[in-house]
Amino acid sequence: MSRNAQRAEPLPAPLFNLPMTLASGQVFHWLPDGNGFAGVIGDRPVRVEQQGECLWVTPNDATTREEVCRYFALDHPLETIYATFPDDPAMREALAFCRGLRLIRQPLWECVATFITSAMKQVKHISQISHTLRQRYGRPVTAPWSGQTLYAYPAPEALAEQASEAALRECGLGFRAGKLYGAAVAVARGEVDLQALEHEPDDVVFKALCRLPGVGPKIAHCILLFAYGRYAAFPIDVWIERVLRHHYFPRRRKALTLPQLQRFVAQYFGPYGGYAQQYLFHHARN
DNA sequence: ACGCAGGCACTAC
DNA sequence: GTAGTGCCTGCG
Repeated sequence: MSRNAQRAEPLPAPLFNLPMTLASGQVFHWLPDGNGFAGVIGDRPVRVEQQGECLWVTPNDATTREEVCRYFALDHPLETIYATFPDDPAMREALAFCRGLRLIRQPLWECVATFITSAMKQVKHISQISHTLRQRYGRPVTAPWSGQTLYAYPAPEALAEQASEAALRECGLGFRAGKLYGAAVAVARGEVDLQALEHEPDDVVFKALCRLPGVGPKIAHCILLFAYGRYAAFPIDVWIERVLRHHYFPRRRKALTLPQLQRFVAQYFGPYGGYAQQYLFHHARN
């Protein structure tokens, strides 16, 4: 295939639902742009638009296409993953509703920071905070298709050196300001090496992440799932907890504790429990 | 009987 | 959601 022919073509994206993937509470900075979405992957401005099983990417160079493919996990074998899901009514319904929803591969720090700011917040507010942080501390990049300025997520060093807990409060973080600032400082100092953790087993990564201020079990599992590609990780928030109790432990006298639920989901949902969780989560919220 | 581990509720952030 | 506080319970 000639270079020109390839550049003119959209990315094949069978069994993919872009709007649903972007609306499922994984990432919070993409903005609607015509019939597509505009955002930043790492520090690369990108516009994506889905038409059937095709994904139109702008700019459409080889590197960007590769980044988009990786970011949206177009290589995940969804049918194979679905085959590992337990066969029960709740899971069947969620799967029917969410087909094509993919687990995005997020940059490490961006994921850590975003989820620290997400504690007890609505999607709308998380999104607003993300944009404010980007505008004030992130690197500006120009979108080649429109000339508009977009912003990369601020690096931990940028927050540690240019911001302060007080300054972050001004971004609408509330009590999360101290947590995010503390985490940025810890990562900037190398007290927690996010990159190096990629080679460690799940439990080691989990414990290391929990050392960061503002990161507890739920957020650590989100980071494991959305940034480290540990698909057995199963974040349990109030929505999922409700789903689990309702569908798997109906009218049970004494409620199960979080650790008990965590043990249950680990063995019941298996190696792609995180995928199952995301489907149950998104379905429950819609 | 006394005391420390850890399970659990409560609350400020 | 996280994290620090304080009380209750159980085993030794």
